[in-house]
Amino acid sequence: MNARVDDLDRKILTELQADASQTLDEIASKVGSSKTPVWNRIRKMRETGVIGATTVILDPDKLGLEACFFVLIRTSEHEAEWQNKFLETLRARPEVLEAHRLAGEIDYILKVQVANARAYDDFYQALISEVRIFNVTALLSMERIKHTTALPV
Amino acid sequence: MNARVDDLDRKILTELQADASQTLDEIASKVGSSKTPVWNRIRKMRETGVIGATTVILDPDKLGLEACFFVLIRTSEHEAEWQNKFLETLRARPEVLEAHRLAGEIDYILKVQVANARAYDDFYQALISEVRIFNVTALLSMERIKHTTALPV
DNA sequence: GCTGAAACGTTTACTTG
DNA sequence: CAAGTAAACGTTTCAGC
Repeated sequence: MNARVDDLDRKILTELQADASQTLDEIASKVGSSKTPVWNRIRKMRETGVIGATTVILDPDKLGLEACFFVLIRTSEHEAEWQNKFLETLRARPEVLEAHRLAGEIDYILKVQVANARAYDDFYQALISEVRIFNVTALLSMERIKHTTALPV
Repeated sequence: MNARVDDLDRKILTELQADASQTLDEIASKVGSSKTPVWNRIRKMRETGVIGATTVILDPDKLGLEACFFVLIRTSEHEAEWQNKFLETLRARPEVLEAHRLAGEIDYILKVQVANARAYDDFYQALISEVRIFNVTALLSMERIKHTTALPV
């Protein structure tokens, strides 16, 4: 399930990740090609799913979402029913930006972006009232040192 | 530093986060307004930095980046010089997608996206050879349950 | 601050080298 | 497989309300 992507494709992806609002002509000249081949490659990568959504990056602070928590979760439940309920809860909560099931002692990690500690506690209370959780550790971010959506292509 | 954003602005942001390649007409009709006011609001939000870069979301699996690690770091060093070196190292490494300085016992958390465990180890060895680190725990993601760049506006 | 329309630029598809 | 081209479409600006 690993798409064939050549060197020119990678250059195009780098440009799109840096700024997807560039015109085809700009991208073409930066990657050393011309409009038509660049356009065809982008279309193909969209079709194969290498390129997904085009989106816009917002500033959380300017929108009053000043608190970012990483939440480490251990649970004693490992049944399918419990897991489904847990996943549904996470997917339904827009403040959960990321959720991963982990290998090892800690079962899940969440990234939660909220207005303040109070808003995090509201989320936390809602979560533990919906699903049984054994142990939760919340790590509060003091400073976002680096933040990128750009994969190393 | 908290921008004034009204209800119509929030609707526009929701649309842009969902799909920034929509035309102004599409966005305008979805949010119940028309082209010009939507365009003026988008421009203002770009100027004030509420809206940042337009980008494209790539599929890490399709690009062969199949391993995602969350790295918990404790250090005994808290001098400015050490910290600068550490930050520079992280910023220079494209596999580090996210890095936060934390409150509490754990000093830093990183999100690292690489091809495989071997590539993670290369990163880890490079990191500890460049800066003194007291304790590192790597959490390997088995499954990405949720992943969004969309903030809850 | 909105509407509508006109000017301008970009995308897309197709034809040709 | 690339370049050129032209029609379709989208964006941006501006005058009038």
